[in-house]
Amino acid sequence: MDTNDLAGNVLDPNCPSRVVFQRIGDKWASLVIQVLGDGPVRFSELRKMVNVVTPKVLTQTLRALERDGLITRTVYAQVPPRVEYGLTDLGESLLQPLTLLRRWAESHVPTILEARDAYDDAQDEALLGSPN
Amino acid sequence: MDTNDLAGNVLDPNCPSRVVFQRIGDKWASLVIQVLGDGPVRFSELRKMVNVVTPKVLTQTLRALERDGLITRTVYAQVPPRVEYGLTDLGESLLQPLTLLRRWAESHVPTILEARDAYDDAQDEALLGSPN
DNA sequence: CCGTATCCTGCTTGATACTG
DNA sequence: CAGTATCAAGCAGGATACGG
Repeated sequence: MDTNDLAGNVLDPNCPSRVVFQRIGDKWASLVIQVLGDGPVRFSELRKMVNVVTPKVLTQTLRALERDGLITRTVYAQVPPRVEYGLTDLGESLLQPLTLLRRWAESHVPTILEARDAYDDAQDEALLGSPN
Repeated sequence: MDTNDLAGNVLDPNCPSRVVFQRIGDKWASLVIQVLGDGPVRFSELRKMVNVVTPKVLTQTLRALERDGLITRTVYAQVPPRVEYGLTDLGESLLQPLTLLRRWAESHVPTILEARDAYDDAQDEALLGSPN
């Protein structure tokens, strides 16, 4: 039944849909996904590209994404070891909404920053006006 | 200059673009925005719709969104007090990418959940296979 | 090279109680 | 009605060091 209980879904913080939003908001997950959009990357490469994240945190991020079926982890039986991460089809399909969001972000962030300044200034003035 | 340093931007966790991603991932912010998409709502209504969030947390969320210029806060000088929250133009413009993301979420969440089960099962078996 | 183990800190979330 | 104040708890993120 395709009732419009979509709204009801979104409002429920326990709704599984929220796992996606949480991934997006995750500090590294969305970055990793977008990096992998250009093709498979090794662990150490990923570390460098994603601006020196500690191995523990990167591993956590990667495992979570792998568990969600968004990325693949391929181990090559070599010495020294070599592990490559890449997007699954599911992961690739996320690329588009992600890119759209990124474009929105990049074009509107200046406005947001201005709004913040204005808001903070207004707060300061209000405090000066009634210090007591 | 519209070089393709977009990639460079995304990889920088300090890039202001990330504030948007953080709002999306915020537990309540994206919910509030989508609720307000249907028109202005009062504080108490918001509390009920968004599944009993504590007033403190809701206020925090609302203030942050207001500071970012995404929502407006209108106080009606009445007794009892009445405060309505609504989307700004900026906030409305966020609705579209947000909806797209939500649609992706709702259509792919089952797959993600399956992937998780499969992953967890594989982990369990691996542990059973080599308990030592 | 690719991680894991341990410890630690700050922020987010929440419960509870109170005010204009 | 629409918040604020205070306190407490959990957990994501990180520094550092070590292992396969």
